[in-house]
Amino acid sequence: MATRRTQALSRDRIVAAAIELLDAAGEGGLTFRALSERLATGPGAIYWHVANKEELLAAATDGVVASAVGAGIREVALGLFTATEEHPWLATQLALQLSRRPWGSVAPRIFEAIGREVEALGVPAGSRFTATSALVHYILGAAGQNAVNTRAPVAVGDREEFLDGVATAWEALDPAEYPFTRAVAAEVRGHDDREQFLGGIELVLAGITAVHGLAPRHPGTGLESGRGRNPGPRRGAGG
Amino acid sequence: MATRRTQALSRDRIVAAAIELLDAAGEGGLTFRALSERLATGPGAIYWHVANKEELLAAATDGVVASAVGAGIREVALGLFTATEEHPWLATQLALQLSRRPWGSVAPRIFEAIGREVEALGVPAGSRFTATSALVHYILGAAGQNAVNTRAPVAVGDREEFLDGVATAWEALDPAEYPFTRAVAAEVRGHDDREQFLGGIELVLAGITAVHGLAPRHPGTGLESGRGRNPGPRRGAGG
DNA sequence: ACCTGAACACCGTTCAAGT
DNA sequence: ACCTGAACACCGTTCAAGT
Repeated sequence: MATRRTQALSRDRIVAAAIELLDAAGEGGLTFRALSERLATGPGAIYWHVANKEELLAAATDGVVASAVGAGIREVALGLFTATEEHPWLATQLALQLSRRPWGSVAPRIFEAIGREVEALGVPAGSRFTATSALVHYILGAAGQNAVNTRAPVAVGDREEFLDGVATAWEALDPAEYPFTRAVAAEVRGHDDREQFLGGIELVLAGITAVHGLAPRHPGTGLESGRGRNPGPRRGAGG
Repeated sequence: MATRRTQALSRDRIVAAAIELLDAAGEGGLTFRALSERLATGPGAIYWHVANKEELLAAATDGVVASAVGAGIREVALGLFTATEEHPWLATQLALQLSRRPWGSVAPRIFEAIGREVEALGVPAGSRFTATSALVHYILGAAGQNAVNTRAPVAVGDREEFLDGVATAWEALDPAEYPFTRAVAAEVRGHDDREQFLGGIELVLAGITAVHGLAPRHPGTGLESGRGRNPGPRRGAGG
């Protein structure tokens, strides 16, 4: 596994190695010493290609996001969701990069993909920013929750154990103070993260279409369709 | 304000000092050495009351959240939002605590307040977990975005400058690849974070009521002034 | 231009020793 | 029980010196 120094050092090779280290050992596993050992060089050499650790983490995050994000809104969302499963450290970094470096390439990439879909949905121009932001915020918040443990990669069994631990802790809460949380605690145990995540997306989309009197689009993602009330004033779906 | 050692060390005093350090100098400002200096003791003494830095950050986060969270859904959301303005480090910590320590007291506190409101809204029992999670995820994602810079406290002028920088960066993006992001870039500049945040909450709530065929509830919280009572009538879709 | 690796100024955490 | 503070095993980052 020790890489031979057949190639010269490059930013791309450094970022790739950083992603490998993060995947293998979590955020704590990425150090300049471990990185330089893996690249068969000294810690100082990395600084020729990368300004500092913050930039390195930004580049690693962007690298994963770039290859994970698809075209439509559900592809973007699911892509990010799946990516946080494969790279548990990504969730924290997503939140960090988006809030600390919105001028970077991660934020526009996500924003653009979601925004186009919002536009295609027929949301009027003046409301697109708010609607897109709401979706992006939901996706980021949910992706963040999806990261079970950013210290180390998690096996499937660990995940079940983790959820069981959460459910048990919630069930042990004070009944007087936490009636609701106790009531839903059992649902934590077996719930499907992906399904719940997609359900949330449909909820936000339903809100966007309802508020603007648009015809709800339904992708057939397994969520029961909202029947009943007709949502507000009709307005041409637009061209 | 160097604290004289009039009182004995205690967990509460340590956590309070940690919050002060975080507020004053951001996440980087909280070190056991700086903390022990402020408390007029040695770094080792802190470990008698607190297991490690992770637990200290969890306690600091919980302390702020506990005093920020109100009763209703909009009080909870606005409370968290305002708290992240006053304590910029909180946004990152919220995301971290919720994803890494959902068995802690931060997660149930937020979950409970939102969940009760979802219940009161008339959402059927089987859908409450999903609806509550969607709201919590949105709130956390949005609160995370609200943290402009977790390194140091931000003045009002800095915030405008920051938003202007983001807008400028977005306007400089490739027109072929980022048409949507470029189109909304100008809106970044002057936008009201709080208004946009509350608008997102209404969007998600509208989705929840629409999907379940419930009558949308009127918010009753003024969007323009955070603390003022007596909201004006809202535009948009009505029943 | 690119890389080396020792050195600097820090960290979180521990622990024998004190009161 | 509670506190002290030196010591340990690390960090990210720098920089004179090499190629």
